[in-house]
Amino acid sequence: MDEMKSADSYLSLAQSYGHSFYGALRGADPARNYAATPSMDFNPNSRDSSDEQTGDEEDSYEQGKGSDAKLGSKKPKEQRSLRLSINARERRRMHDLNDALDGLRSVIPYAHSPSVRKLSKIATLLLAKNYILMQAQALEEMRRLVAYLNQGQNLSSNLSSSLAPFGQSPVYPYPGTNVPASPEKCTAFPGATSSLCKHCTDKP
DNA sequence: TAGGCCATCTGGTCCT
DNA sequence: AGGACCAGATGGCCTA
Repeated sequence: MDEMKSADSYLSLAQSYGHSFYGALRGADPARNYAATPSMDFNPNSRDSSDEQTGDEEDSYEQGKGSDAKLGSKKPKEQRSLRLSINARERRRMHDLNDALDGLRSVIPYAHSPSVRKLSKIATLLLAKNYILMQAQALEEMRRLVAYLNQGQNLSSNLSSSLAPFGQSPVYPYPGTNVPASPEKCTAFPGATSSLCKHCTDKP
């Protein structure tokens, strides 16, 4: 039952990455976002304009000492200019990557709040992966349920009236499992049914 | 203070 | 040749 394990692990990530996930009421760390190193004057509020003129003027790149193969045949000034350009491109690329991660964070369910620290990169990816697996499993459950209901409709009315309740039928969509029949909505994850959700099933 | 997380720089590699 | 992508190194910030 890898799927169930995945659904569980989706939720148990909160334990693995506890301080980053649902707790840590210490507030986001705005100063950290795209924070420039002391050697730079990168301005997080003006990303586009800053890309081509960060504080590399006094960065660690030593003029004339660059060993970059691409820079080897250029004059020191050109080398430095090219190096700055490459740095800016890489910075922009990483910012785009972080934007994408922010987009991912915005669509996976966890406590979005200014008072809760945002997910780390690795936590975001792991949570997203497990959320996808959980959603796929929920979809499969719904498909089975629909198939089950359709099958019931095709039977005669007296036969259908004698069908066991969902979850106790021999054709219950979870062969080999005894998942409780509770297709009601999950309170934590609206896309899922509560039988998939540890958050719900653990409730007293 | 150690460890986690992050942003940035850098050089290498691959692709167009 | 130039750009994209990647991984290693480095240093800063924050938390337990």
